[in-house]
This record gives sequence, C-alpha cells and structure tokens, in this order.
Amino acid sequence: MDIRVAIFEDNKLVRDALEAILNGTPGYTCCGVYADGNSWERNVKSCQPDVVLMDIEMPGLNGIEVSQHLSREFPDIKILIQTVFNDSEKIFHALCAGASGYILKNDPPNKYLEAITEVYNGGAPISPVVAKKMFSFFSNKNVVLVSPENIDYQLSERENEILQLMIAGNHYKTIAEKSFISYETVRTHVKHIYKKLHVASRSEAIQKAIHQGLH
Amino acid sequence: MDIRVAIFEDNKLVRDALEAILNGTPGYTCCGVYADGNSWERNVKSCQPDVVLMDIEMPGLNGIEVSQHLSREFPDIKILIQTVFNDSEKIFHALCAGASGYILKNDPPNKYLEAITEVYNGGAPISPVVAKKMFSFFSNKNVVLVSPENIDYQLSERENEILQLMIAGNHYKTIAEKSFISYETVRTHVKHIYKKLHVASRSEAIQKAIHQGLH
DNA sequence: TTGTAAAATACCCCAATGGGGGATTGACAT
DNA sequence: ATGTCAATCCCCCATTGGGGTATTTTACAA
Repeated sequence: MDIRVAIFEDNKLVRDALEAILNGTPGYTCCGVYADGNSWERNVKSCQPDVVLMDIEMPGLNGIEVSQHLSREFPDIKILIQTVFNDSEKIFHALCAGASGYILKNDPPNKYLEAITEVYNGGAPISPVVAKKMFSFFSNKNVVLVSPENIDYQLSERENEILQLMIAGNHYKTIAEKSFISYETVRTHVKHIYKKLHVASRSEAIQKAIHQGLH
Repeated sequence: MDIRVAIFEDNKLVRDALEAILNGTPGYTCCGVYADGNSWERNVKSCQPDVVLMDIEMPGLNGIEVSQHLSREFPDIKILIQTVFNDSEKIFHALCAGASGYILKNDPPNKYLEAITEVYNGGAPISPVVAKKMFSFFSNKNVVLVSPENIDYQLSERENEILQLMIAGNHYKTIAEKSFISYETVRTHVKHIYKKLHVASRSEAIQKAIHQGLH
C-alpha cells in the first residue's frame, strides 16, 4: 500500500519535481498538488492523503495556517513542513500548528522520502539544522505555556459581558452605564469573576481571559 | 585534544558507567563527576568541561535549574540533557533552560558519544523519541512567547529593591518599613518603575519582572 | 570647579480598585 | 416548599495608581 502524499507548494518547478519524484518512487503516490492553501479542505477531502508536504511560504493562506486547520480537522494526517526559510520563529509556529516533522528544501530527494516514511510511521523527522534552530530558539528565552486545554471558568452570561467591557478598558462607572446597572452591581460581578478566574486584579483577569480565548 | 565532559547524575551506577565509557574512549575525557547540582559553579569552574552531560532528576538543584544557571554563566559550555523520563513538559523546560541536545538514558553508549561529539561541534542531537515528544507537545497548544530578547529596563538599584519587595507581596507600608524610607517615597519609586516597565499595575509589573528574569 | 542630570527622598490631592460584609428578587430544580 | 443561584444593590475601608511639587545627594561632564 503506497503512502499517499499531498503537496502544498507555490513554486511550480518545485511542485512538479516533487510530484515526479513521488510518483516515480515505488511505495509513494502523489495524490494531490496544490499551489496554495485556499481550498485546502475540499482538496484534502478529495485526495485523502496520509501525509501532507507543506510549504510555509504560500500566497493567501500560508502553510502554518493551513497546518493549524488541518491538524484540528484531520488529526490523523501527518504534516511535514518544508521550507527554504530556516527562520526560528517560523519553525516554532509550525510546531504549534501541529507539524509532525520539519525538513529544509535544501535536503536531497532521498531525505524527503525518508522523512515522509518517518512521519507516516509516527516519527518526527527533523533536519539537523532545524533541530539546532529549535534549541537555540528556546535557549534561555522566556516562554510561557498558556492553557494546554481550554478551561471553562463557568462565568455567567452577565459576568462574561462585564469581563469583555473590562478587557475593553472601561472603568466600573462606564461599565455600569453601558450595562444599565449600578456601579455596585458591577463591582459585585467583578468580585465573582475574580473568584472564578482565581485572580486578584483587573490586569491579571484580562491576561487570563485573553490567553485562554475568553474574548 | 579530547572533548572534556562533566557528568551530573545522581545514580551512582550510571555515573560510574558513564565515566568509565568516557575515559575508556579515545577522544573523550571525563573531567568531573557530580551526584547533584548543589555546587555546580565551583565544580564547573574547577573541571572546565566542554560538554556537560546533565541528568534532569537530581536531588537539590535539579538538572533544569543547573542548566539555566550554567547556560547564563558559561554560555560556551554545551549542555546535553539525558534522562529516563521522556516527559514532554520536562523536555520543554530543558529546551528553555539552554540545553543544546537531548538524549534518553535508554540510548546505547555509542549514541552518547555521538551526541557528545555533535553538541561539541555545535549540533543539536536529539533522540527520535524526544523529537516526537517535542512535536506533539507543541502541537495545537497555545503557547505564548514572552520577551524574545532580554530588555534592559534601566531600573536603578533602589528601584530594583522595591520591585523585589513588591514581587514578594509586600504592601507599600511594609516596603517603606523594610527600606527605611517613607510610604510616599515608596510610591514615587513605584511610579518610576511602572513608567520604565511600561506597565500600569502591580500585577503587570510582577509578571513582566518574573518573565524577564528581573528576579 | 561648576553646572547639570539623575536618583532618592518626601508630601499633597483625588480617583479607581479590591475585599469584606449584607440584602433582595426572581427563576428553576429537587 | 425549599434551596440554590444569578443578578441586582448598598456600605465600609484599605490599598493602589496618577497627577502634581519639592528638596537633597550623588555622579559625571564641560
């Protein structure tokens, strides 16, 4: 059974070359070639790949955005990022977008095929230079992990409204006016919000709310 | 010229085995063996390693903490993390602590030697299983990068003292007593700190200070 | 040496915030 | 019917933050 590979790549030369290599090698089938990520969902549904070879630099929806959607909608499809840019920041974003592996376009065709097989088998191929970038990217940097899962703080509807107004920077008095309730009621809601979010100040609440996507 | 390797490892059996392997292989010298990270600075200064083989699980100062200090104080020394735990969270923290490579204790001795040579030469060796963990750890997670660079906020000495006391949770009144200055002076300092940090509240200042390592 | 700039000290006023309490009303469920 | 909970409102009080102004000390440069 061949490994079905879909290619997202804006450069026609590279695209055609990859397609030729895949279809010319036993064990691999190129089931789709796309120049951009705009119709990724339809394309992926029609070609049913096991592995997606994803270029980062694409017009319209870029490779990272497509990877994000793809890994959420089709978690079984492995994503192999390939790019000429070995920019640490991009590598990092690709990581977060759900990439399973990362190779550079400089890598020779046999590396491509190896990497495709490796991700297909659940591995995480990574070019040495990318690994190096990854280590140096995180090295002695301050990185904060925010909300591995989406926590539900059980805020009531009203509390959520108030929180949004707080995030928007309104004072209690303004919030009161906009919500047609008294200043004291606003304060009561805020107290409840703080208790539910386990915070003790406006700025903490806002940060928590924003990072956890309560906005 | 041999690669000088220091070993931090709490398990005596593993420690001795590693030392024997290193000293028994041409090209490598084990210049120090330590059961914990408590005197890391003195130890590292005296043995002058090129590469530190660091265990994560150690009594007292753990491998991640030692790596943090080590990579700040001696940025030229490469850190090769080795652990039996392939816990994603730990891998991530090791990354941030300045590790240059990551191998598992299951790996055979020749992998160890290869990895040591690789980090020594500026590479980033990583066991396939660790690479896999890294990818899956970041996959579809919400990660926030805080302060890619180390900004110098130009706080004065006094301002830094006050900031530390604020981080410790003291009220202005308490800070005033501890610093032998008046309540109002504390407030003046705090105002200056906020301006320099570009924040507008205690909690924001604390978060910024902590994330940027001003503590 | 003399200015000048920055840091440290101190005080004032006032608005906004946070934490504690208590209270009422209505809806909805057990 | 009883209890719980959301939503509403009020009081008290300490702490915080922002806007000033002002004096002294220190450090550095002209």
